[in-house]
Formats: sequence, C-alpha cells, structure tokens
Amino acid sequence: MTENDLRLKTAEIEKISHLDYFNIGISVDCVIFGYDDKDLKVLLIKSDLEEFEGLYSLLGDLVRPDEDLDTASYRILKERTGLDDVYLEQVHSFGSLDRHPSGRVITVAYYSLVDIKNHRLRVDSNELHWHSIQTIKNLAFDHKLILDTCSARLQEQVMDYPVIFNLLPEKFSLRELQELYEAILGLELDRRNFRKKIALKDWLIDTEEMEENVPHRPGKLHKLKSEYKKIAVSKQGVLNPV
Amino acid sequence: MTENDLRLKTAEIEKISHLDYFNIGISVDCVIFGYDDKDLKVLLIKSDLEEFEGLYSLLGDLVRPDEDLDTASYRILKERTGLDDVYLEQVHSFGSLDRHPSGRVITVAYYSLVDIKNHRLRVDSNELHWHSIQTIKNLAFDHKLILDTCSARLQEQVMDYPVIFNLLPEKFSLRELQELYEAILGLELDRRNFRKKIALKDWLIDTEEMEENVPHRPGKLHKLKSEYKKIAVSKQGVLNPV
DNA sequence: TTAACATTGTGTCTTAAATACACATTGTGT
DNA sequence: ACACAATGTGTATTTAAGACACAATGTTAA
Repeated sequence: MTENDLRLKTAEIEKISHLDYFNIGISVDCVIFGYDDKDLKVLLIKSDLEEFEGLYSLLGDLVRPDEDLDTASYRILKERTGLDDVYLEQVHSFGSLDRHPSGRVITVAYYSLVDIKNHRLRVDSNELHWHSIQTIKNLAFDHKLILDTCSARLQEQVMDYPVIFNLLPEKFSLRELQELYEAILGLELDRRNFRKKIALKDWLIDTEEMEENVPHRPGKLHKLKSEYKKIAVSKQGVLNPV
Repeated sequence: MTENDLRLKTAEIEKISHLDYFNIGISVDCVIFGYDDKDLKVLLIKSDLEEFEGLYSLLGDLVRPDEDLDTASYRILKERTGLDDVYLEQVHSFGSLDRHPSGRVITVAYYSLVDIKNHRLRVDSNELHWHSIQTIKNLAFDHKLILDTCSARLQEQVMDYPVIFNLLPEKFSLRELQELYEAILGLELDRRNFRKKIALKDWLIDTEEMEENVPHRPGKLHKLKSEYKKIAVSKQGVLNPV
C-alpha cells in the first residue's frame, strides 16, 4: 500500500465518520402475545445487556439493509420461535434519544398473536419465557412502554376485527372465546350478551363437534369463517371493520 | 505512518464499512391537512429529485441524531410552515427497500392538522402549495401511500376524538363543522342527526355570538371546550375515546 | 316594501344495539 | 342418585342511529 493509498483511505474514514454521526440504528421489536391458562401472556427473553441485568426484554433485532420492516419482524419471529404464518401488525415507532444505552436506535414495534398450545416452542433452551401481562412491572429499554402501547392497540381492535382467533386453536368453545375477551379487556362479560354480540358479528361457523374431556357439560366447538382467516393472518395496509 | 498504523487504519475501515453496510437513513414525513373552501387539503412541495420531476411530495427531512421522532416532526412543521402548537400524531412507518431512489431510507409518517386561514403561510415563496385531497393522483416516493394511510387514520379518529377542531378557527358554526365532517368522511350527513350526535358528545360550548357577513340567516358560533384543547394539541401516547 | 332565497333551528317515529337479568338442561364425578 | 359445573336460551329496558318536514330569520334584489 502506497502513501497515496493511505491518504485515500484516510479520506474515506473522514467521510464515513461523518456518516457515522448521522447514523441511527433501526430495529424491530415484537410484542408476541399468547393465551394460556385464562391469562394473556407475552414472550420475553432475558436481556443480555449489563445495564439491564435481571430484566427481560421483547424480541427484537436490527433491520437488515436488504429487508423491509414487515420482513424483519417476520424474520425475528421465525428465528426466535420457529413460528410462521402468524398475525403481525405494526403499531408504533419509538425513538427517544436515550432509549438504548449503546447508541441511537429507533425501533418499530409490532404485535403478534400466536397459539401457544399449537406451536411448541423450545422456550426453555432459548431463555424465552411466557409472562403474564398482569405481572410485568418493568422491562429492559423502553419495552414496558412498547408493551403497554401494543396492549392498548390490541384492546382497541379486539371488538372490531376478527384478530384474536390467532390466539386460539382452530376449534374452540364460546366459553374459551369469552374468557379470552375478558383476559384482553380486563373485565367480566355477561354470557348471554356476549354470545348475542358474537352471533351478530357473524364471524364463526358452528362445527357440529363438541368439547371433550371437560368435567362438565360440553359446549359446541366453533371455528372462524375462512374468509376472515385471510385478513387475520396478514393484515396489510388499511383495513375496514367487518 | 508506519506499516503497523496502516494495518490499524485498514482494520478501522473494515469495521466502518461493516457499519456502513448496516446504515439505513431515517426520516420523518408530515401529512399536513388543512381545510378551506369546503375541501380537505394537504400541504405539498415540488420534489427536488430528478427521478420525480414534476411530482409533488410531502414535507419531510432526515431525523437528526440529537432529536427524537416527535421533535423531528415538530421541527419540520415549524421550519416549513412557521406553525407552532399544532396537532401532530404518528401514524405508521414505511420501509420498503426501493422507496427512496438514492438509498435505503425508512420514514415515520405523522399527520398534522392546521387552520389554513388563521396562519398565513408564505406558501408561494416556498414552493409550498395546498392541494385538494380529491385531486391528488400520484406523488413522489411512496407518498401517495403515506397520504392514503394518514387519510384513513384521520377518518377513523374523527368521530371518536375531538381532533378536527384544529382545522377550524376558534369559533365556528355547526354548518361549518358539518361540512368539514362531510369533506373528511366523503359523505353527506343529515343536519338534524348530525347536530344531535355532536350535542351528545358534549365537546362544544355555545358562545353567545352569531355568524356575521353570511348571506343568509346567521348561525350561532360554537367553540371547543377547553378541557379538550389540551388533548387535541398534542396527543401523546395512549388516549381513550371521549 | 315585499317577495324570493338560503340557511338556521328543532322533534318524533322507527329500528338496531347494548345492557340487565333467571332458569331448565346436560354431562361428569363421587 | 345426587352434587357439581358448566351450557344454552329470551325478554324487557335503555340508548343510539337514521329517516324525515316545517316554521323562523336574516339578506338580497325587484
């Protein structure tokens, strides 16, 4: 390498340092909701940063230069959980100056809905754990704020769009569905009025099957009409209430 | 400079090139809505990019390393319009690979509501122009998509939150308000039912004043209750319907 | 000055949805 | 066979939405 090459290299460093000043990292964080044991849960991982020792954080990663935002969130979900074909929706972007201890990182938050029982994650080997929303006091970074924002969004959407069926198995009883609504909304619902409301939306088909292995009178099993499954799996862009 | 220095420099270049590979620009774009002449309008500027010659684009800029997202959108609004103290709300982030011809730029879209009449912008000197939403066919970048997304968001919010009063002068007649709703929702409303609905929301105070200089029977002037102005100017975080 | 005009302001009826509320039925477990 | 735990169902009340018509008021122009 000649002295001239060196000068060129140095100039390049200058230029890149300037770029670096303007460099802001961009990441995606996924709030992955699950439902089990009559409780709304979120999938968290132990933070690997010293600053947040002992705290959990959402699943996230930097966005690669060759992938768009939705692709990045799908990749993270797939890599971390092995899940594919899940409901994902962008919620909000967070960009406080001090939100990441090791530099300026703006993050785009997504929420996701998965059926815990159906997909068996290798959660323990991964340091991944399901946490009840109720019990979460604080998280690494600004992830508690992100979680709360996504929970609020989920609450807003739950009565207007057929999304939460992604949290349930293919077939479910109306009791299971009502318990899920109650878990998300944080209130108790009247059984008769709830059933009337759901019937009015006309989202469900009554399979002719019945619950099994319940220690009481079994209920009918229902499933989501197939025309709504399309919307539910990947709601792109603007969507009208059904 | 020794051979060893050179090796160090080269290593630094390697490292920075790697960073550069991960470098993604981040910008903010503002959809600034205004209302005039019974028409919903948006503030646009002639694109300065060759690729988009003749097309208009939204007002936007790169986010600086020392400002958060909300601050960036306020700055852009202030710089370009001189307006301060306006309603701004983050809507969605857009990150397609090919959305910017000169590189990878992810943008965070905000919408803003301003009273055209009240603030006299130097629009002509700035190449800034108000365009009727109706007439806009395409825009530079993916700005048509961003505009449509923000319009849809505005439509969603307009009946639930007292936001659109930011588009009107301090005092307005119920006819003006109804025309604004009609412009945003793109439909005609029944006058009696509209007034009943607005009365039910209890957002307004009846000032004892009357319209002036109208070529017909003048209507009463109303204004937004002050407790809602707070919310309306800067809706931070999660907000419940009123 | 008066008549035509444009818009204000107001109420009832009907329909749809939300809420409050109670009892007989069915399958399981002991 | 009895206690248990849940299913499944209907009516009455209140609240909101939607359809719809006419008298009153101020301006303008003949």
